[in-house]
Amino acid sequence: MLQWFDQAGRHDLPWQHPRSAYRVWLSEIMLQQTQVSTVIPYFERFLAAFPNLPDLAAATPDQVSAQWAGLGYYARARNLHATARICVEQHGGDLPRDFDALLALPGIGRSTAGAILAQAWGDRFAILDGNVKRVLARYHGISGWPGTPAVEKQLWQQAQAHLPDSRLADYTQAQMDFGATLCTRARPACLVCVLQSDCVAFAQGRVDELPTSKPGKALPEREAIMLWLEDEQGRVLLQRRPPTGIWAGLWSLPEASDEAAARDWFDRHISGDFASAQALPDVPHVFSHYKLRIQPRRLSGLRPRDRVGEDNDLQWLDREQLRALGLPAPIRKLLDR
DNA sequence: AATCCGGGGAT
DNA sequence: ATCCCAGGATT
Repeated sequence: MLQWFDQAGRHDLPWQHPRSAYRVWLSEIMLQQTQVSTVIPYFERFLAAFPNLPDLAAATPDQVSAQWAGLGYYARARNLHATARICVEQHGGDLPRDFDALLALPGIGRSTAGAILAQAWGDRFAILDGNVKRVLARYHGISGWPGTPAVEKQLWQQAQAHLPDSRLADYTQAQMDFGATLCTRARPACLVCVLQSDCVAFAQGRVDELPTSKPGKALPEREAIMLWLEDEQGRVLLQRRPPTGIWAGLWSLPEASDEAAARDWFDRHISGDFASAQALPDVPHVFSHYKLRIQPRRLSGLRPRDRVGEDNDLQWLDREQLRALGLPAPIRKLLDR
């Protein structure tokens, strides 16, 4: 990791030159849940307004607030200011070089305390931010959403276990750079990754599914039967959906809420034997407000009843016409198989 | 264990 | 539109 960092890490971030506890602390607070590119201009303006910790402590809440405006999570600014004043009163005007003392300050948790000690002083403490969580979850093949205590505990354990004996500031920065630029959330650069040979997720082909994403609210589940009906020329029967509701006005496969309704619809529109329909594997689809389990039924070599040809909302279409159409994604996916 | 805080980037 | 981001505090 250190070797990779020397060659490919970020060495020119504003808080790296010069490196001081105050600047590291300020950057760590600003970077909580906020991306580097967003923070940089705020960091520079803030530092110009309050060059050192006593300056910040002496400022009014309004002055601090003015510098923070636009960054979000405004409790961070209030805590920052409060911490500056505590440091002036209790720690001689600087941040304490002590884990528990840092942890006791408002706005500083376990990861930020570790980051300050490692970056400012080279002390041997682990961090666990979004980058480190992602790298460790993949490297060790740790499943489960990192927001749960059990998973977070494992990740902290690994973060602690990997700590080197020297170059802690560089190592800390290396992990974050690694996660931010190489082991990224989407499309990580596994092919050039120096950890590839030992990465469990890579070996198991699970890179894309780790770390496990946050579980969304449980969506209600509905099911629908969709009829994939082909005539003797291989044309597919499509039905225009009602003007309101899901996929309003789009062409889709004829749909029924259950098996009986499907048979009933089939017998009214098609001449053929519905009992010989082939059940294809379910196609799951997620909307914003519910999950739909599509149960496809396929029949081919059908002969349409006369009425079908006259119905404006019901049409037999060949492959080429289908491609030009604009089907709902799961329907297109189903027909493309 | 869940929820809140928040603007913004990436997809 | 959705997920996530150098998390921590509160409930």
